[in-house]
Amino acid sequence: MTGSTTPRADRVSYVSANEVAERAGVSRSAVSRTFSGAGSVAPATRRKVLKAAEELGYHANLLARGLVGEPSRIVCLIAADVGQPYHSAMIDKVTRQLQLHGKVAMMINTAGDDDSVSQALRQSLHFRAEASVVLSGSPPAKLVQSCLSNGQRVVLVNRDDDAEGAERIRIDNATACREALALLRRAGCKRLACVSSQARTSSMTTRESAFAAAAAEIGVEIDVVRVGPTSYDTGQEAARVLLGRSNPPDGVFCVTDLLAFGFIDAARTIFGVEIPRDLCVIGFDDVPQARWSGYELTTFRQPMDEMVARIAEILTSDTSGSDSAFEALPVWRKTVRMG
Amino acid sequence: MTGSTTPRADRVSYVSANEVAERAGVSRSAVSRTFSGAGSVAPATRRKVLKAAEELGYHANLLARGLVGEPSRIVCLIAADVGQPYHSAMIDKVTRQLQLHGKVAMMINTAGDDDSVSQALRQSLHFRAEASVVLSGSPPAKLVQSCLSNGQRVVLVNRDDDAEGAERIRIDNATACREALALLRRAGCKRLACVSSQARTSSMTTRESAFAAAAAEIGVEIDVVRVGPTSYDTGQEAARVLLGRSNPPDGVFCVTDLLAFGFIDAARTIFGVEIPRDLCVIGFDDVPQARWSGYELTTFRQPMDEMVARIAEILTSDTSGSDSAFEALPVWRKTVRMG
DNA sequence: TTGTAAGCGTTATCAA
DNA sequence: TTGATAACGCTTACAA
Repeated sequence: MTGSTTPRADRVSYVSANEVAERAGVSRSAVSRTFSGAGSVAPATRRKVLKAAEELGYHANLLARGLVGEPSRIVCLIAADVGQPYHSAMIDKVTRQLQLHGKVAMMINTAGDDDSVSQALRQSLHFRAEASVVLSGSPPAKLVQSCLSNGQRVVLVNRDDDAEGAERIRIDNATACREALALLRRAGCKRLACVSSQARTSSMTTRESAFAAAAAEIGVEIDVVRVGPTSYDTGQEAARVLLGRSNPPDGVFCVTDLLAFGFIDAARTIFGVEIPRDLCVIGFDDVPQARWSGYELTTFRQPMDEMVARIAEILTSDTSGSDSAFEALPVWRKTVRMG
Repeated sequence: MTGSTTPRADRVSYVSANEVAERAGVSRSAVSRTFSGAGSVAPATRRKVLKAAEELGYHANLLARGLVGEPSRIVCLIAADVGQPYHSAMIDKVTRQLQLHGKVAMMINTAGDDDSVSQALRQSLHFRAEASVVLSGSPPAKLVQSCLSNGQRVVLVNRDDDAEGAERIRIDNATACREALALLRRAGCKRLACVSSQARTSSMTTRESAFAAAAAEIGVEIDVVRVGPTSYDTGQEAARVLLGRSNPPDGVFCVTDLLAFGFIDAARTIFGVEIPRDLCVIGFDDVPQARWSGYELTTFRQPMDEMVARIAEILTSDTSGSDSAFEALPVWRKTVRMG
């Protein structure tokens, strides 16, 4: 790295409504009224105020506005693994949707463990956020209560929590996973396996157990491998483990697209298997890469737009303890033979 | 979607330092001192305050604190295309780094056009952010001035701007792109092309022109194709155009990894070319997918950790108009033949 | 339609 | 070490 700097100009403080008022020759309240939209103000005064504000470079202080009791317009977004496709897609949509509703996202990047989620929720409280949207980790019920009792909205996305009074948004993993099994069976797969993650989030565990349960019902036994976190590398490692066996599976359900990509790549590169001829693979989430022609992954699509729309709805409505479930729909691409 | 809700409990307002003081039997100032860390407070008082705060569920109001002149701890992050690998990786690192320094990111998702960047910067002003970090779009110099003159830091990441007084972080695209050309030549490529994007951001244009200039210097002519935005699909379309010609290129520089992925997939799927035997491809950014074994893309790595560290340094230092350039280093993988 | 004045939850200053 | 008191920038009765 190369660089250059020059000494910094002195910090100047923001211009206040008072100064604008003075310059415009009106009262502070007139300024307030022009910018907040409440109350009435004569067109002439309004013009004077606007002119003065422009000249002075005035920007209303939302912090102060929030202090008086107005909603802060801040919504806290609590997420981990922001770099991963699923999370970043979600964040993209949520932030946009919030802005559409005149709110702004305060993003807190947690490590995913419950302690940092607690910290995040505390930040949310400190900044008097109107709401907290939890995309990762599972916050302690007590802290959620604290947010709730302070008038915050708390939206839990795909988390399994006992937090009373929080709003829940989740996709119906169980149904989708049963369907995954059916898809593989219909494709004629005999030896089934499930590639999961060591991360014990509710999505991971319910997907894996629903798949296993569905298999048990029809009397077939499946392997479940968990060799690392929810990542591409873990998918690869799982392929090494499963396909290295004397009796490798011919149908694999990966609880996440990312795992599936790793699995597919290792299967092709290391074991030379052809997909879907020798091996069928199903993923989950339908991240953008799933449609790349290097994969064309058959997977399940989370109706993200609808979920995000529902979040916005919750934030602007007046209910509590709502519970919305969304269906994940299969996206047929090319990693499973047609039945 | 299915759902259920119950009517919502009444909004209760936050507990204030006053209430804590009352319950603890001390003054408001004692409470302030306990939580702000400034001034001295007797251990016994401190205990009483902490106890009362705990019982009441007190959370210091950072909005009010910011009002008195304390830094707001808010840093505005202005980005577009948050779902794309490069951007999300950056956001992941920046948010984490900010939190390490006790700050919090307010994320503004812009459409990338200058008007929404202006809006974003205005938000930043409204919330009295300590700084704005611009990852997308190019803000009007005048607005940057406004931020600056209000005591904000403005950090421009990989943007080409005339904004006086802002801090600049950029990678040296030109050098890397000359090297990309050298790599392809050394691999024996004769017919060279550059796949770029219709997005005219400074990164896109300088990468493309530096590559072209380097080629011109040694007297070789190159094709430049721009058939869409910076996306996977555009990469595919570029492959259709370039490889469909009677005299297709055998060495291609894609100004972005995402373009390269699309290009590679289309080259393999549609034209059946083998990489790197028939065709060498180079990308730029080294996003996580570049190391996936389906691609193993030779590309240039932006030293993101160092760039982000530099951002943090800027936010906590006291200079203005600094300009830091970082080198992008080649990452040899398998889409270019060894020379 | 306008201005005056009170109040929001902090921190900083100053006396005690 | 403590507690009053005065800001900070805004909104909102209430009065003019």
